Amino acid sequence: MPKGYDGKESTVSLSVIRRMPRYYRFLGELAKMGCTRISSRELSEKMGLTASQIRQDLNCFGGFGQQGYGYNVPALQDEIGKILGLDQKLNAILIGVGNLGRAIATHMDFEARGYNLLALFDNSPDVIGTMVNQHTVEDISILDSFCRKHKPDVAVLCIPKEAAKALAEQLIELGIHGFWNFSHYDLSLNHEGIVVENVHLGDSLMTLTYMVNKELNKNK
Amino acid sequence: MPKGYDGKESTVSLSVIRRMPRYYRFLGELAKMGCTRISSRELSEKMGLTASQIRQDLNCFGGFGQQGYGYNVPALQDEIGKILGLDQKLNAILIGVGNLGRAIATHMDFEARGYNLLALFDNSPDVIGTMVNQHTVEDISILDSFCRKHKPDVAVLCIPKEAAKALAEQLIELGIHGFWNFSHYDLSLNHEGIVVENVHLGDSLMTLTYMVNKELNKNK
DNA sequence: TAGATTGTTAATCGATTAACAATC
DNA sequence: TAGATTGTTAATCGATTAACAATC
Repeated sequence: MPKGYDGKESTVSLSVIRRMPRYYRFLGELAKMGCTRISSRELSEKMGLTASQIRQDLNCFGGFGQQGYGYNVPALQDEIGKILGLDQKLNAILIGVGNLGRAIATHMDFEARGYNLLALFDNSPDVIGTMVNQHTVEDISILDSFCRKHKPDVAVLCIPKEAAKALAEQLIELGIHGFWNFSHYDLSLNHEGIVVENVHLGDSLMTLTYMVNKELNKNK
Repeated sequence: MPKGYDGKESTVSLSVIRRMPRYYRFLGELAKMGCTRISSRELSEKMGLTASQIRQDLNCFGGFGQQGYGYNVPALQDEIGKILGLDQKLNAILIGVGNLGRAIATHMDFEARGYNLLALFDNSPDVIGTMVNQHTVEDISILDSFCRKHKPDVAVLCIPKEAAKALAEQLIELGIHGFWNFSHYDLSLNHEGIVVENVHLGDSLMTLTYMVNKELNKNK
């Protein structure tokens, strides 16, 4: 029996968790190409990590392989999907339908990642009422009543950083317990059981700035 | 003298590098609020990490503080900006002006992060010639001549994953040595001196899926 | 069975934290 | 000077890698 699979006392490290979606992705690609079987060594070569790490990572959740054979590709992908909870379908709302919010609402396959995207909200009359990817953009003023009625689990925040903290507090009151935060602000709420994934695209770009400049300085 | 400041033999770990933009951001906020002086302990409380780590991180690049005093906020921010190379202004192009590309071209302050955004490219007649944030979208067919003329350093890839690998190879031939990659594909090019920052928003969202589901399972 | 490859324990490596002497 | 806080070394912790017995 996989130890800690029930998700109760299990404490799988964040480093491991963050690799799971990548495994899922690679296994999906392999499955699509008709690959049904893979060893940790083969997968490690494709993904640029060690076979040891793959086996360690997977064994945090259970023994999905078979000695002498390797791993069944579609079965393993499916297991990882279940571990991540892609089958449960959390309810999500997105707030802030500017360029980024629109891009995410349009681009991102929420379904495939364990969500039903229920609604989009904005506060600008220019945007409210317009259609974005099957959804009519709602007025932020109905947020309270909407949340009480539909009980979303997760909010995607595509709003300016000034508005982020107050809105997050409001949303927590309304029962939201997960944030995918694109506002240029570190949400780190001191509320028990609230989960935040901060996406800082600016920080990512600045990391690249450093790395490229370092390369350039090397050759001069 | 800061050791390894010349960027030659210095090998500052990626974990440290990735924290630098966040320091830069927090220091900027503090400076904006008129704060001129801060100790590692105060900063650690604001940022949610240890004072030790802050001092260790900064001392990878030099001794920017003063015993008994702490750090000068604007001066330190400035130093970190220089470390990251925000003052050098790399030339960048963006390829793929779909929703995401448009959001990034419009949203992201490239100037503030060490870039001149030179041009946007797309292959769709619907988009070519339209204006996006001061730039006319160019036809991808002129990419070669454009690159030979303007010698961009970095390409922002907002294209479907199918196109990513081939385009990246082409861009390397054209002298690009850094990629900010949003295509749903792990660019890991075996070329010497090519730097890639992969942004996988889907992976980020799936990590949140796991974390929220884990919280939900806890309380049942 | 023999060969292959896992699951798992042990060893190594790196990153974080603690401690404290140096010094402003 | 005394107090505060850095820079830096040492200790701890966690994550990755290596090794190998279990087993398909």
